[in-house]
Amino acid sequence: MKLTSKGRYAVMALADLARFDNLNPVSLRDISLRQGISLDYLEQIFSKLRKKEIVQSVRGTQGGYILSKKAKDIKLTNIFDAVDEKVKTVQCKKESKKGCNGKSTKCITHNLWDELENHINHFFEEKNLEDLIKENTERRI
Amino acid sequence: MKLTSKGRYAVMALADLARFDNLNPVSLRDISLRQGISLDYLEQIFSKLRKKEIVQSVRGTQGGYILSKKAKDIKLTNIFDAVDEKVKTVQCKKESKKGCNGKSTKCITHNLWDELENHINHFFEEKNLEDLIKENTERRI
DNA sequence: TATAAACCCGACTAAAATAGTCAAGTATCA
DNA sequence: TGATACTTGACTATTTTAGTCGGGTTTATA
Ligand code: FES
Ligand code: FES
Repeated sequence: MKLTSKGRYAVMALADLARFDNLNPVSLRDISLRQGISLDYLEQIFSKLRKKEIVQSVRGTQGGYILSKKAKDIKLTNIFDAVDEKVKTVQCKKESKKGCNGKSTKCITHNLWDELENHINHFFEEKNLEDLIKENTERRI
Repeated sequence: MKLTSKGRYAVMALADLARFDNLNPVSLRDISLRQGISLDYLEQIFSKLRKKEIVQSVRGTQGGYILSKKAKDIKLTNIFDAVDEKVKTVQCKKESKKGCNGKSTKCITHNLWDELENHINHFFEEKNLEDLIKENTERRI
């Protein structure tokens, strides 16, 4: 059960952006350098973030990205959703009445995993970008 | 971020075992049939569970496995630990002072992921096998 | 005492997912 | 007009997962 780089990078990059976009757009090259993330990979990620309107792009020289909303209004849920980082604990299709074992009822652990999924998603629902950068600047990291 | 089959199967199989081991050991063949899990794969999983003393084996005809402890005393944490299903959210080595970006300080999201890890582990720490089968027999699944 | 049921063990492999890379563009500013 | 930076889609290498396979050993029971 692990977090993928895509999800981790998306949050890292946005946290970086939230900190530096006060005046000008921030280029991916800068983020790449500061956070140590491959530029090409960042481009893929930001393409998704833009489509979900989490960031806006500014093309041309001195271009880059800026947040579309206030940091406070960007929840981790939104970010993960944008980059398709899903929390998946059950094996069956949720809508279906069938179980993961192919039988006609849900398996004995189904409800457990469903609870787990809610538990995790709750965390993402509660945290937003502002929380994240606040915590960090307090600790001077 | 998803749960692997290994972890899911381990819990499924033990839940099955907890329900049926009242008198006699339960064979993996039975579990395999009831839960729809590959027999060979179950053997790998039970080998680990046995080494961590979650189950005991009974060899020979009519053999199988029984729980080593009461269902109540087997937490999900113990099960996941036994089969090496780890919750991994940070990318860096925790002990090291270095960050995941190769720099000398932890990255801006490190604390967040650490919190997340604790949040998830807390769930596994709270649930035990007995809870699991109770819930299910109540609902008559 | 032969047989079959079941555990035991290690090596191997196919498939899927992840984490990128690469190439060829377009927009904009100085 | 050059440099910077976003845009897009395809491609690929690596890693992880989820098994499979082939050989054991132990033990109840017919
Ligand atoms: S996880 Fe949904 S039925 Fe098993
Ligand atoms: S996850 Fe630990 S430093 Fe980035």
